[in-house]
Amino acid sequence: MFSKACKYAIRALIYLASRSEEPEKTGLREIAAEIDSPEAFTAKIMQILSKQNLVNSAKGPHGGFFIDTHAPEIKLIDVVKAIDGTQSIYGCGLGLKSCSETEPCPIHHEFSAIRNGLANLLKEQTIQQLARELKAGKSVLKHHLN
Amino acid sequence: MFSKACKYAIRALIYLASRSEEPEKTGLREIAAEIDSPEAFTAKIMQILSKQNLVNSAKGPHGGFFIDTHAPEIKLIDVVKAIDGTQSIYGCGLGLKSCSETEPCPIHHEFSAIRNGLANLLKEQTIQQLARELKAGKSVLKHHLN
DNA sequence: AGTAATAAAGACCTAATTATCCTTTATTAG
DNA sequence: CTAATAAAGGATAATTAGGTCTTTATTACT
Ligand code: FES
Ligand code: FES
Repeated sequence: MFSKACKYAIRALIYLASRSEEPEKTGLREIAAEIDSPEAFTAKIMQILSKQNLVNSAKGPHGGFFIDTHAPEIKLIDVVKAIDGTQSIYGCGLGLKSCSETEPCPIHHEFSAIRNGLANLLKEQTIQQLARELKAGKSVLKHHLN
Repeated sequence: MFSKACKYAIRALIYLASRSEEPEKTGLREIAAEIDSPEAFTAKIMQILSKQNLVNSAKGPHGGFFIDTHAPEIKLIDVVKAIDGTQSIYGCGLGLKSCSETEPCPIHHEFSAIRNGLANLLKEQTIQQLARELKAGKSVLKHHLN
């Protein structure tokens, strides 16, 4: 569905948002530990998110990543587009060159309904909203099994 | 969503089914041409489908692939499972080790609804049914743009 | 000024997926 | 029996995704 990078990105952002009233920034190491992702790879992803202005960063001691609490909330679709591009959301389910209403693939009708449902979910849900539910203990960002 | 191999597999099977009242078998070359897929790669995929008994094959002159018209119709989910496995259908949308109702990821609730919709689609739709719509001119298996 | 902490950037590596090629085996027509 | 045909199978190449490492830039604290 989404690439691993994209999944890590969403988890990282939700974690960041979940502690964004803290004035302290959050370091890479902590993020990776809390979402159970490979540190160096997560760094790459954070770089992309930072360049796309989905997250802010500060170098140096006590530096780290943070989300601007005054900026508008981040929609999931913005994250997916930044990491995976649009093809994953709007492409044909059977791999035709494009999804087309006039030259539809055999599953177009049913599939596009589902895909639109997914796209709507991504447009409606925000990182911050999911972060609030996380803080309320309604969800988790990793499974510890050992 | 699905791997390329899986998309080719579904397209190939639909094409095969669409001409399965023809007693003649269909060669690899024709299949690949009709669904616009790389020939050798398609051969590999057909091998898998053949081993999983989703398709039959015959060697030699006038050989090729065919679908047993007396066997029960092939559900899309059987194809997806054969090529991509089950994780793509049942895994957590944010990449947690497993999708769990009791330890849900932040998007579990909304996402699993959509994923179940997709799973239902795959369970309900059959290759043969889609092939009939293809023959009725309601859909296409490739786009020619040149 | 000097040092430690931290993200940014780029080079690099590894694994999986996608794709091609070539040889072997089975089948059929003649 | 032979030649032609077509799938099966194995080896390998190319591409993409996933992941690591090293160096550089920036900042805070002494
Ligand atoms: S054409 Fe395949 S999903 Fe729309
Ligand atoms: S736990 Fe993530 S989708 Fe169910």
